[in-house]
Amino acid sequence: MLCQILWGLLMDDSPKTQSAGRSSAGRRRSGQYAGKSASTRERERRTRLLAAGTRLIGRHGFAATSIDAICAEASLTKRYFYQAFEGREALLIAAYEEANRDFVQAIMQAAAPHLEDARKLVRSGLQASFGWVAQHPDEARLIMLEAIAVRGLIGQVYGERYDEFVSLLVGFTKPFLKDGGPGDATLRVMAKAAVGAIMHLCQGWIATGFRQPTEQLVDGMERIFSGMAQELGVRGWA
Amino acid sequence: MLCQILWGLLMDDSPKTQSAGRSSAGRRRSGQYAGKSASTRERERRTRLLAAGTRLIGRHGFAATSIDAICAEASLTKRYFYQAFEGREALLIAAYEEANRDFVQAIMQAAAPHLEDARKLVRSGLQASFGWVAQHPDEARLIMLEAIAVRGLIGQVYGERYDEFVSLLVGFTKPFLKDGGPGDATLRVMAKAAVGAIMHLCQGWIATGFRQPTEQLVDGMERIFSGMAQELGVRGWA
DNA sequence: ATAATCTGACACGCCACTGTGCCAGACTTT
DNA sequence: AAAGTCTGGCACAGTGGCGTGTCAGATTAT
Repeated sequence: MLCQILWGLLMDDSPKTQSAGRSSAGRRRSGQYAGKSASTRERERRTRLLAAGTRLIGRHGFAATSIDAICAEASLTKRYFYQAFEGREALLIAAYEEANRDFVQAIMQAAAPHLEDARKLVRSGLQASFGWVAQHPDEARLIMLEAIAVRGLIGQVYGERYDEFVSLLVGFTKPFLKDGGPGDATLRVMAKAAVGAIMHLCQGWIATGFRQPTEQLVDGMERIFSGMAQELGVRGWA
Repeated sequence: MLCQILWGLLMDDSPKTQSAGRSSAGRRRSGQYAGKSASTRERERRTRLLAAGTRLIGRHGFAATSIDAICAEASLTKRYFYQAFEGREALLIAAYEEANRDFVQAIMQAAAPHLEDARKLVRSGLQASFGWVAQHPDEARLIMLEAIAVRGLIGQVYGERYDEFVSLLVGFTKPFLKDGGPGDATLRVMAKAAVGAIMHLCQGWIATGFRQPTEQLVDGMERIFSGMAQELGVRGWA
């Protein structure tokens, strides 16, 4: 069960959200153009728009990013935008999904080698988290600041999407607990709170121009996880 | 030192941000109208606009709230809006300041009677936090979701404004520590993280319609604080 | 009473963005 | 070569909010 979730997060078997692309259903044409099939071209354009949108939103904010600007940044015209996305918010959501997947994958990859050693697991995970943010400031700003206020997205994220990540954290720690620890509800709240702590630190870090050294952030969060481990009575921690 | 900050937060000696109100400098008039002085009327209008803005932003989001709508909600005309605020964002910032002050005060008032007993202090503070959110959904949504993406505000908040609250938390815990505990930098990071954990839980709580019972949230956060206390070696905790 | 101010309502020009339509030229198939 | 499709650029009307201006009626001081 736990392995399935982990595998899913690592392998990116997401549904390749391409729903908005209306297949252009040409009748007697194979759709080849410039040596590429129609679907390939569509996908490439979508990718370029997504990258351009992420860059602009991350840099100037969602409110200040118009569809025209995104198209200019991607060197494409509005026609292709509406071919790939329902509207501005749809692009934001897609960009969120992609960046978030990348973020989680970075953490997973860093943590995967240390599944046996809880201490190393925590530290590597934290370093990967803050490291990713520093290396992807635009994406980080998008998923940690800009996407927060989007109604439809935020409900989903906090309600459902999140659950797999929380389940993963709970799944990681539960085997280490003596008598099963507190109830699942409390455990899940603690996991969410831990994620929130990291995200909040990242928000402040981003908003103040990454001035604080990464080490301080990692150290602080490590001590909080350490405290949680003690509180929960994780085997072989104290 | 600590007392000064606490007192400041409790007593609301804030600068009564009224900078935007241009005194109308009538020459030969006392400014009485409808039995009230000019400045009183101005303040009342500002208050009504602020309340209307908070309500609308909290309910429909900042992006969906126009100046016209705010004026309609407040039963005032645009003229008065621009008399009181520079623009839409200025109102949001003012609303944020006010709501946040109210939030912090609620926590302080609940925690104040238990300054000696760390356990009670934590629990009462947490109950007050989540309680305030549940009782002020519009204000909570504004300060926890809508205001996050506003550039000017967010930099200030995370960079400076925040520091007094963090200092307060650090000041609360430091006397309880044995050998001074970790460095101040780490301590501050931990305090910020704790605040972030609470805010994140609130965000999720708001976004999913307050479905989860308050008790679960309080319990989970209490255990995290408990872990931090153990980790830091707070006197008389374990 | 008269002049001066304040109030609330409306109207206007302005601007930026949206979403769609059109078209000439590049490219591919038959 | 001819017919058909794809591309990218532009133009257009429509929309909605913004910020300012005007003005009659209410209220107050002289």
